[in-house]
Amino acid sequence: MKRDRVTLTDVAAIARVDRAVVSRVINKDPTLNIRPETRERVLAAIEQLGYRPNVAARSLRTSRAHMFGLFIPDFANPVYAEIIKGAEAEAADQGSVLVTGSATRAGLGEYMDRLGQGRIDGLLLAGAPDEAGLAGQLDRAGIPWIMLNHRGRTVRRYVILDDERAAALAVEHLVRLGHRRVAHLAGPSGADTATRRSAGYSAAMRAAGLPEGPIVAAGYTPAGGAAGMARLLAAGERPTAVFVANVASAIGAMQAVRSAGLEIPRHVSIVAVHDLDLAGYLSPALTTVRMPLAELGRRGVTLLSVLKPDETVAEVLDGPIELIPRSSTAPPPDRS
Amino acid sequence: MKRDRVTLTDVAAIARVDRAVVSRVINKDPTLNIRPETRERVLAAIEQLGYRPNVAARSLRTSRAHMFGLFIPDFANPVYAEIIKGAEAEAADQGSVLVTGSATRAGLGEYMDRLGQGRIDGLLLAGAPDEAGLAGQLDRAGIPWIMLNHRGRTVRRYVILDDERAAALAVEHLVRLGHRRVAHLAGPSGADTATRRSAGYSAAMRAAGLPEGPIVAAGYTPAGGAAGMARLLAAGERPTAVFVANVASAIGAMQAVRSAGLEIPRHVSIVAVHDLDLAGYLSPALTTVRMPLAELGRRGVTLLSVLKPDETVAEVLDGPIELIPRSSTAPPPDRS
DNA sequence: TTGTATGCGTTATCAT
DNA sequence: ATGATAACGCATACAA
Repeated sequence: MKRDRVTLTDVAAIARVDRAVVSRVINKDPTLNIRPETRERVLAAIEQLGYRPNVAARSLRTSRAHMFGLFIPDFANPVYAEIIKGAEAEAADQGSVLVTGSATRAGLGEYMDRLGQGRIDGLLLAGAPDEAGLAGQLDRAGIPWIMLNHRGRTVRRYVILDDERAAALAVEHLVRLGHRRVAHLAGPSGADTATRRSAGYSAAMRAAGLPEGPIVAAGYTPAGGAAGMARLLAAGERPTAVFVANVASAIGAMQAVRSAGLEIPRHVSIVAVHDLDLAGYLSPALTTVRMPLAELGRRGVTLLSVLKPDETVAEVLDGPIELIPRSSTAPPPDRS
Repeated sequence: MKRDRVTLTDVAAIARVDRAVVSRVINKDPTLNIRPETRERVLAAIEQLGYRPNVAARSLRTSRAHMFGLFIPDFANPVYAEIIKGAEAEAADQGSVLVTGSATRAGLGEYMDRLGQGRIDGLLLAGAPDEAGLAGQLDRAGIPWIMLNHRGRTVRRYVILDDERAAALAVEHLVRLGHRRVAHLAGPSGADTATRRSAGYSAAMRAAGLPEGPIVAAGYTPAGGAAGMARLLAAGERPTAVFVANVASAIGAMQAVRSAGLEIPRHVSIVAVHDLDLAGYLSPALTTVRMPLAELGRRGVTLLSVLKPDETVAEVLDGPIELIPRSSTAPPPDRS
């Protein structure tokens, strides 16, 4: 078993050629004019030795890492799993690899330190990392970066999803079923996605000629959803349907409905954003709006590799958004 | 804004010192005898320029990447999310970073090609990648590797969890509640974890002096769990409790119970392996056995960095395993 | 059609 | 207590 790693020089020796030739064969240099026979010898030698280029040397020479970074808040959140999948696929298409880090352990700053200089060609920031001094730090390091699913307050370097349209789809679904009192459990007031979903809700209600039902801030957690739904149910005129800002919150909301002795969807219909696997496993199965999360990740990597250093980007991803009807929505109880 | 990246030479120039000195200061070379005043100058220069070592150059020189790889089947599976968290934390403790790849897009072979040579110091293999020629390929590349949660058929290079004990905990919980007819929905016959959980079930039943209830292979999917549970319920003497090999399968099993017009836990108790967040959101909330998944990831990285090249490892991780009681288990219906 | 020379940024050995 | 130098493996401009 070969212990020493094989280098270009080894391959060149076996192929009776210079290292430069091997290098140009590997990199498919179009200006290389080589006779087929020689190329064969090179390829054979590569195969025989099982040669694979040393990325450190290559990267040092070309100052390209062929690696993209993706920083997320938490691996356990299935929303990010989808984004990762897309980003990984696009990176692979470019012959690059994706290194993902999470804020579970420490902040972005410490992560960047561990990464060092020159390890990645660009960084995707999903969720909402602490923005303070972020742009500066990354720019000083000369690393292209883009925020995913979150608009920066100061910098225009992001791609987001069309949350307004997603919210509209949800509301329209409820309206089509006959609901007229549609309430909204909103996400955390700080979150950019939450703001956009709420805006979409309001716009859709207006478009349908309906009065905005109560809007209650519920956060993105089951506990928040439960508390929010409890308030909604205690209100004077109980809504017959609720648009919830995300699935986690909807889970809590559903529990609150049950606790109140009511049934879903018989007394209250519920629809939430993001079509996670989990949604299908709840009982009743949760009606959701599917967002192109994988496409978001994919687009991020693409932009990273085509963007000029100082170019800005403020893009609303144009991907398929669709309503996935399940068992948590139905026509309202007729009490007329 | 500085555009050119700053190198050791720049720092040395500002500090009026040689590059070698800066390097040794950074790496805390104990043999370096430097006067405090000089060290201060160096540190100040580093700070002033915002210098960060170039990993490519360093890695080329030292042939250490300060990066570990983790290959998993799918990011969407929360089990791997936990493993990733642990592995990332341990890597961080070592000043390294973790690059995770998934089989979503392609196999391990193609992933290794994209990784190239010298990018990682070691590779963790979670789940069960195609084992054919795997060991050979990695060994030839000189990359230390370890399988996580899966015993290799031929090679002894793995760390697994104590699935037998987990199964025993689950069964003991049911027996303590008074159940005597405890069935088992097993995982896929090929999966190593499934085998161990089944063995644990059998041993625990024997230890309790109870006859092995029916054992049905159900796979690790909701569909499999539903089908398996349907068979269990159709059998002559219906079990009062079922130990299910994983949560996904349990979800299907729960649906099958409801479809049969029965209630959980009134007619059938259910307990499954792995305490995923999801378990708490089901209704009824699922009783589970928590396994130290994060510890598994952490241990993997540790072993990777201490193992000698040709050393083998066959370890059952000694971490906390505990039963998390929720609402899916209760005493059996008394029909005596 | 193929070979030569140089430098990427760092670490480590040896001088001074 | 600090400086000079070589080498890691590769890509590329240029020479032959």
